[in-house]
Amino acid sequence: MDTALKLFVKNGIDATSIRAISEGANTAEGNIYRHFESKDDLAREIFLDCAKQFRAALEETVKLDTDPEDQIKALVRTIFGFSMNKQLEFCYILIVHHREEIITKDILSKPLPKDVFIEIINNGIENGNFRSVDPVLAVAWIVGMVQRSFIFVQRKITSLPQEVVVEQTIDAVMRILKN
Amino acid sequence: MDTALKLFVKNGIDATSIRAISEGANTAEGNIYRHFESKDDLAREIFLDCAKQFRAALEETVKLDTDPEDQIKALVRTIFGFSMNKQLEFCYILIVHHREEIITKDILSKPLPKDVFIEIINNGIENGNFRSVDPVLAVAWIVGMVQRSFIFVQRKITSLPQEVVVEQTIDAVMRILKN
Amino acid sequence: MDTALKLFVKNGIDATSIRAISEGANTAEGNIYRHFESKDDLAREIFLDCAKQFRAALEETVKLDTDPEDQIKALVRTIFGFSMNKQLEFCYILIVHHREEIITKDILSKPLPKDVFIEIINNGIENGNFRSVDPVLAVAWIVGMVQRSFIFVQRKITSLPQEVVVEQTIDAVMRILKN
Amino acid sequence: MDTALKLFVKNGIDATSIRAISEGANTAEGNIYRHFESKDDLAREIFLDCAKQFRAALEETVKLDTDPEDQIKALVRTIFGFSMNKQLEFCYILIVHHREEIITKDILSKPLPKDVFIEIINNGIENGNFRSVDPVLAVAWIVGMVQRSFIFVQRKITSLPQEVVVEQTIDAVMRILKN
DNA sequence: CATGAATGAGTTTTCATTCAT
DNA sequence: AATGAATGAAAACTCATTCAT
Repeated sequence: MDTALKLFVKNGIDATSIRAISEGANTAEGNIYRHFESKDDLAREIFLDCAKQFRAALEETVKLDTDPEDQIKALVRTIFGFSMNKQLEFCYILIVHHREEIITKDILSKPLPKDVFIEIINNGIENGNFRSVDPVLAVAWIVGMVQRSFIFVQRKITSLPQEVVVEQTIDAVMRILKN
Repeated sequence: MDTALKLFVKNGIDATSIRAISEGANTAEGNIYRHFESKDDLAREIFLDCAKQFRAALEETVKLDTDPEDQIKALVRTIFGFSMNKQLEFCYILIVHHREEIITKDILSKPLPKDVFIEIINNGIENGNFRSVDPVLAVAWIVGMVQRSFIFVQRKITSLPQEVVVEQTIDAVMRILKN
Repeated sequence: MDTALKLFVKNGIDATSIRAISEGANTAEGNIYRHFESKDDLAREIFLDCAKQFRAALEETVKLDTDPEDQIKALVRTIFGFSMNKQLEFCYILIVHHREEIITKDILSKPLPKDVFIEIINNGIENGNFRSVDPVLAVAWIVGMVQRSFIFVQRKITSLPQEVVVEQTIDAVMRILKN
Repeated sequence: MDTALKLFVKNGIDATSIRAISEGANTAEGNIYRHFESKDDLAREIFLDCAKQFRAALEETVKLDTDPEDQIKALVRTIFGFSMNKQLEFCYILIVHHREEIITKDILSKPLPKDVFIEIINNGIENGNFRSVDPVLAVAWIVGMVQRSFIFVQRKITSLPQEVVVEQTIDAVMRILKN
């Protein structure tokens, strides 16, 4: 799974052959099929693993604060943190999450990270922390901002240091949410 | 190229065979190779075409205003408009723009859409329209917000009507840029 | 199809690889898939071809006589004739006709050779040519006798010349059918 | 062996993997190789077992009568009986008996069921019970009739009850053998 | 110019068999 | 004796690309 994750992110899933994975993992092609039903199944298991880690990080984060504003800030920080510490896992989630052959509908039936955000934003609006905004749309903005910022950092399109990007993005998110 | 665009967006480039394209276009496989050197070349030509349309729309927009604030607003409106009117083209750009076998470096050497934004934001900061913010980072935010909002609308994750999403997103962008 | 037929009969369908067929036919493996969807499809097309020939021979035969007794005799003679002149085709029909992955139900919905027999035997019983016997069962007997006799001749289990086997089998069939 | 027999008859030998057998038998793949040299060896042992049972039933039957006519009748009855009581074993014999990789020549050197028939028919001809007919050919007819009738019953091509089929087939056999 | 058959290398997948535990 | 992971050869099938017509 480690080797596959590495190759999937580097070259894309379609361009990664089972042979390449087996060679990278110092095992035989056939052996991969003892552990995974198919290439799609392997890709799915890796996703499940990555998603689990990501979700755990987010849930852990939410618990630490009670104030919606702090929660959102912490959440954004966590996502950036995850995207740097678990770069492969984060990229893989971005790559694979909309491929329906791999991420079947039953898998996506679980509550998604965006649902965590929505709940907090709703709380924040009720408590008067945030202005009245469509929470779903707000999540779209936040997720988009974070994701794109991460890509700009990763591809060195901006030369700003990581921490500055994080802090500024958090600031920008707050400008959007607060009155 | 029309057929290929349709299939590339629907099933992905790798999962689309030359055969499928030729059948969809009511022509023979060999004939495609008369017009394009390879499948990658076909994908590239389609990208060039889509990118040209997109760029033209953006450039057209910028000319109409001189005030940076109005320009940014118009730009966001244009991107949303393009994403709805030219959905296939917009999706295709998103799908293909980071695939290096297809979008070779010489292609990306031309000024990109984001450069249009950067220039305007720089102007805006100089003129005191916008707060002092890293323009590259700001573009990352704006592009991310717009792109993600478009996806949320397209996949019906939000039920807000298109125009509301556009206006609210423009408002949010302004909150980020202005003091 | 000729090569495949030869190899299927000689070694069995499962033990015949597409590669072996392509080599025997002096073509490339991939080319076989241009003409047939799958190995099963190839096997099916060959069956359809063989069955068509067999059916044509039987139908031709039935037309030549009107007397049920003569018709049955001619039919048996035809089957033996077909089994010798079109040995591969006949063997292939025997090999493949009960493999459901290949001979799908819709194929078998057409009237089968046994139906030709049943009709004639029914006629014969009505006209008083044959004793009162269950026609379906009678066909089972006749088909079984002919098929097994053919195998005994082919595998040289009996040393009787072909024509003697035919005539004696016809005689035996008549003993079963007539009073 | 039980599991293998079941799967071999149901799906065919080639389409049955050692893995499927081991799973069906609640044991490990490797363990099968502790008891059988190879898959072919397993198939052979099963055949030997089935053939032994079949032969025993036939030999038992022959002993009970001395009159050739009664012996043939009893034999046919026994085959039908075996085919119903030991359906898997009977089908397996039909499936495998002509596969030379499995049923090697040394195995077939033992006297075969058909030899039992031949001897009795020869006796019957000498004693004047049967008309003068080639005994080998007669066996071909009888075996073919019985086998095909069994198939017609098993596949429900005829709706006649089993006992009627048996009695009528015996009657038909007698018509062939007697003057 | 257009066609589509042909090529052949590459892909996913299967499976009998081996072997360390 | 039993297990089941590992092997590797071979199978079915795909497809970008070529080329004779």
